[in-house]
Amino acid sequence: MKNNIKQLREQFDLTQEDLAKEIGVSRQTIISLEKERYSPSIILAFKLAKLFNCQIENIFIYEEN
Amino acid sequence: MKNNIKQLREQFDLTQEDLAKEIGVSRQTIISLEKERYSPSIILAFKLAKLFNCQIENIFIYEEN
DNA sequence: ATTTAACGTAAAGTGTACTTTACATTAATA
DNA sequence: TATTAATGTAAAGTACACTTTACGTTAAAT
Repeated sequence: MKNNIKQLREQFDLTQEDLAKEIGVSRQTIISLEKERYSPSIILAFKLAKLFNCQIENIFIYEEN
Repeated sequence: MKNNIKQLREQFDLTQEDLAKEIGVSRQTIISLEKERYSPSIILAFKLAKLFNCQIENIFIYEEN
């Protein structure tokens, strides 16, 4: 599961901590997501999509298998 | 988190077990999702979207708070 | 040279998505 | 009425998303 969180976050001029607070998760969660250490819950994906004003599919790129 | 899984599954003429096998989860997972007992991982959401040939946002309806 | 903001790592703990097993219920069909 | 397919419930276990804490690194600003 790839994602554009870092680029989007920078486009919106947010620090990792800003973003974490905006969507109500820890900074660690943002770091781990940007480093693609795990894929998020769908709830977190929806929160990011809402904040970045786009579709989940524009943030996360699903790779089969 | 609401969803249309049951309706979509029936449109595609699949049993819960069929659907479970198609996307590689247990039947219990399908039951729990249809009963909206929990919200899925984004990976599961992507698998469903692919199978049903639509966007995640067309299957799952995010309600804030 | 020191401080500070932003980013990063590591590791242990908690909550929850998902599995597994076993059994109950309903409706259709022989 | 007995069988079978599909759906459901309950409960214990496993995997992993996410938190918390504590500390390290880098670059910019004072």
